[in-house]
Amino acid sequence: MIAAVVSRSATLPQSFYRRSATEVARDLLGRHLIRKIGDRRLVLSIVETEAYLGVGDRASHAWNGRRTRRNQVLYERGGAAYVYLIYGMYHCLNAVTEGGEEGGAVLIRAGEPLVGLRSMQRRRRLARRPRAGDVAGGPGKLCQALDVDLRFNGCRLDDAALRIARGEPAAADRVVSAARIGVDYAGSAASWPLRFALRGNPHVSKPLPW
DNA sequence: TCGACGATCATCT
DNA sequence: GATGATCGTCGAG
Repeated sequence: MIAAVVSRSATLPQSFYRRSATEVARDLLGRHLIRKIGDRRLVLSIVETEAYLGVGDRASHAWNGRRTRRNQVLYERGGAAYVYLIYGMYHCLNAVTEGGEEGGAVLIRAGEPLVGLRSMQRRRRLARRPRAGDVAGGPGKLCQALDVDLRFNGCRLDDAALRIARGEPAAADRVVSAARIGVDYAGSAASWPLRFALRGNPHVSKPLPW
């Protein structure tokens, strides 16, 4: 029993991320995102992700090889966190993938609270009985619940303060895919089925087509 | 329950 | 000067 718990909390190695963004996006479902604040621990099970393929993906911040101060982390080796501010008030957390040339990353869009629910509710300024998805059902909500902001940009995801652990990896038949959210500007790339979620999970950011 | 809308600012052009 | 990988609120039905 203890061995099982240890196994679930074992940090994913950096090699986990040195694969295509699409592979990593699927494989991150069911993994545990663990945030340590002081001696408190917050744990989410990842239930929704999106792959951004990098230089060849119009929806990606690395589209066409663009390099800016904001996105430079995308060109580091896989395994780092890419965090950016969106709409002036929310943050988005990504895992950088592959080896550093491609600019690929995986946006962590939603999580199911496992440990520290009350603390997350407080950070989200929620009432006593939140509905599924209120706490971390969206990239901005997730970062707010876990107190993730620009401080973590460039940090590796095996850091004590923010890491991703083995968790309960999802079986292939429990994973559904759909077009990504909020990338209408990206032409044909907008319809690529690079959004992944656990089938039927109520904590996702927006309903899936099935 | 749903669609429209505006907040707000680091970063980019 | 413009923009955005979002979210909460508000009004209509």
